[in-house]
Amino acid sequence: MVESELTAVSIRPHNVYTLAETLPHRKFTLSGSHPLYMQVKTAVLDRIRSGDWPPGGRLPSETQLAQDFGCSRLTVHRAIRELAHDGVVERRRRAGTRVAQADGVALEIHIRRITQEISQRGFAYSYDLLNRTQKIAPAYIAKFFDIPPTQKMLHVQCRHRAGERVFQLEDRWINLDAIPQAMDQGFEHESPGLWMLDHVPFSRMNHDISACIATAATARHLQVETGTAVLQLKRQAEWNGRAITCATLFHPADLYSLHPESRSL
Amino acid sequence: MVESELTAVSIRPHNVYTLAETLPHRKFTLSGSHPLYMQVKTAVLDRIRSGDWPPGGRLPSETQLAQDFGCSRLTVHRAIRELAHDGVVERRRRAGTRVAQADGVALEIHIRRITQEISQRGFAYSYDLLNRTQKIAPAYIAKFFDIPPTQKMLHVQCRHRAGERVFQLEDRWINLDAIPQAMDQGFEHESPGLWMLDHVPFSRMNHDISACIATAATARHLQVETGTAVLQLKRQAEWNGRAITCATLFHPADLYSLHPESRSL
DNA sequence: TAAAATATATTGTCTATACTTATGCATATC
DNA sequence: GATATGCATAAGTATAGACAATATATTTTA
Repeated sequence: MVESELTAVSIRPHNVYTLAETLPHRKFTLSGSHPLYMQVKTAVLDRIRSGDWPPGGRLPSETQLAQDFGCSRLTVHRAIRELAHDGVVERRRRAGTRVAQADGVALEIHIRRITQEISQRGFAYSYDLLNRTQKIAPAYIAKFFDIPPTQKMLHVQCRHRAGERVFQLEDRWINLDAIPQAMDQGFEHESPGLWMLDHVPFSRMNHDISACIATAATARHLQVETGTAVLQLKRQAEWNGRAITCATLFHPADLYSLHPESRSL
Repeated sequence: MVESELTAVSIRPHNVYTLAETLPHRKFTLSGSHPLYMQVKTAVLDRIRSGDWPPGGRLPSETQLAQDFGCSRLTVHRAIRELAHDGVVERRRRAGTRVAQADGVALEIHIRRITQEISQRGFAYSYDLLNRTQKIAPAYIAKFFDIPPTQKMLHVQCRHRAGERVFQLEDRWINLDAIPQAMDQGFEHESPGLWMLDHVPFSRMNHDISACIATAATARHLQVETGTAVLQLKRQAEWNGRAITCATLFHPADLYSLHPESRSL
């Protein structure tokens, strides 16, 4: 019988994994520490990270691992399933589980509501409305919303401040056809972004994160010099396949940067 | 007995959920469509998104849901567990499951290896090395690596091109103490970033995404005008708590932006 | 009344068992 | 040799039953 290099490695006289030793006959009394599937997960992860199971290499089957670890297959399954979800391994029926090639990095950004974002930095939050008008949207906006270019939409411009500085300039279009309630909102004291977060459901959001330099108008609103660096976040929200709103959020680059976390573990 | 507003809502004469109707006596023959736990997941999600179960509101217990759906508790458990993982709901033992407040957005960015990133855009990838020297690192770098400021490190600057344009400028420091093999690499034909991705394991990465404007030197390397917008990605990698490498990656803003996906569903 | 003990409900984990589905591999057929 | 067929294997899904952990609710006690 031909075993893969990995399977061969994993077969050892008695208990391959420290795990099995900590669980005499199991019955998940455990050492009060982590749940079993977690232990399996980290045990497998350790093997992968140590280079013991190289990228592209095959892991033992769930059944085999269950034997080695001295636990049920479902427990192993859950551990490996989560590793697969995190992109650490790839699985295919019959073909087995292989260590994923590091084809890149998966990052996760948590963008909290801006009031929190600001107060967490130790600044006082304040808000001011620059502009709120119903008007015909420019062609590219109308096209995005799939709306006849004759129909009026709501356009709001406002600012979020951290202390004295402008933290974010919000430039938003709202589809009044989809969100007629927005008509009744003045947005004098709360930004349309925050209002929508609480009052409008959405099923999908598209984002685009990029850099730009402050044009004269943008610089004036942001209270920075023309030509300074700006982090720009475009955000589009849909509800049931229908475009609800799109916004461009401008941040002075010296005030704001994104700190994503690597997934996996 | 006092039922929560939600539990009350969920109790209806016969089968609350379409699911139960599609599964007469189940035995998971299913309509060939999605697995049961997925159906439960989307059914619950639909309720939440429809506003039927508002943020902060309590969901029926797993046992209750299992009855309503006509499936086992474990199936419901898996569905809800995944929703919790995605941040849609929050769970606590005994206290039950509640719909999470929309406190913000979770985004996921997949950064593939840069060769793919470029060829996927339909450009020819090419690479050139600008600089490769061993030298004393500036104080802030030495401090980050927790290394005496007298020790030499490897500093590499190189470029990734998409067609004629410079797509990314890579400016990297490597801890030779941790990765002595890097000494043998000339990096004439492969960037240190790509080489490390394939040959060096890492346990953790920190990122920082921000905007800047091109200084004279950066602009020359990027082949853009001084003062144009640049998307800047700082990346630090660790292995077992030890800093291995840190890099700053510069992208002309007109060539590159990030397109994260919203998690959940 | 306040604190402590107890009960209870709800999620979390685990096992054993079974069936389903995809697919690599070998064999048979054309 | 090319193609079709069947088999075996490994992951995927599902169930029932059990126990664990833990917060909340209730009752008892000081």
